[in-house]
Amino acid sequence: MFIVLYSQHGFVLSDPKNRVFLCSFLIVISLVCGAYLVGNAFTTKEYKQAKDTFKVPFKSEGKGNFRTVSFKFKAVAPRTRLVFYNSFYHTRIDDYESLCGPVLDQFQYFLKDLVNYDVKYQKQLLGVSTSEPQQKLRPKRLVPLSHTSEENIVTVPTTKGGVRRKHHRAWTLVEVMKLVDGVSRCSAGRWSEIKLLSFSSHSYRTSVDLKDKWRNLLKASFAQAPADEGAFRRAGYTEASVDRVSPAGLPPVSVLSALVNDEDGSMSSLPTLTNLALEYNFPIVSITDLISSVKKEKEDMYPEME
DNA sequence: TTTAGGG
DNA sequence: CCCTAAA
Repeated sequence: MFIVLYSQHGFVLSDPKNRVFLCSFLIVISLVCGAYLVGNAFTTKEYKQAKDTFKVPFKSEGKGNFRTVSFKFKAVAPRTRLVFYNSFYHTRIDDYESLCGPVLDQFQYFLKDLVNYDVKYQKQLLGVSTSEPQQKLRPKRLVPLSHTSEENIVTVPTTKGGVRRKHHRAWTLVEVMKLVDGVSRCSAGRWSEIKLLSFSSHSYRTSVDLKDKWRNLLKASFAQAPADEGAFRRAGYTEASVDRVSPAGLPPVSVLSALVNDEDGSMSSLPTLTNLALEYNFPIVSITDLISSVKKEKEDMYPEME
């Protein structure tokens, strides 16, 4: 069975002994639904252990490439949840309901000790198979987590030693689009208003949920940009125009046009444009301004990142 | 009650 | 997603 990964998908592992496991999976990022995909799948353990993540950088060539991945983790709780998360959705242009994403397949986990044992065992016995260890070594299949309702409540230990219930419901693409639409007409911050306008039918999404999701989307939009010089690899007009709308949570689409002179069709000079701006009272922004403004936004969001 | 932020 | 200080 394979899983098309959009938003996130979790598995629950029960191990009262909190042992160390080795996990492996296959990730395919290809032409699912005919869309070009950028993979950003990673796994994480539940909640406060979210720092313990395992990223799988993978860029699709649209040719059905895949790679296998394995990593080690410790079942720190009797119930450990493994989550595969992908923050970037893709849809068919002609069908917004069709979600596209990285494909996970052949997901399995082994008890680490048994894996080591397996290597030694096979080296020593050169393929002489005994059914006994093979039996132990058979990888376990994890039970997929229901995305829909009550089963998705997990108890989380608090710092004070108590427990609380964490109810999880994955955001659908449609919901994300409604959110983006709501923010674009009401502006961010007016969450209760957006809730009323766009989410009155979704009883489980509170205004606070909308706020949280928007914060995450914003963070994801920054994370998507290359680390070095930001998205302004060339400081080009095309890059600049697109990278202005992405942080706003809008699709990376913009209209780029040039002002030309009546006489010969040549591009208007800056002095000409400045006069025009003064006459009609519109602002002029340079690409340099855009770069520094984006840098400032990043600094405001991530003060620790220089 | 609603928001903004930290957890 | 939860919790809570502030407004």
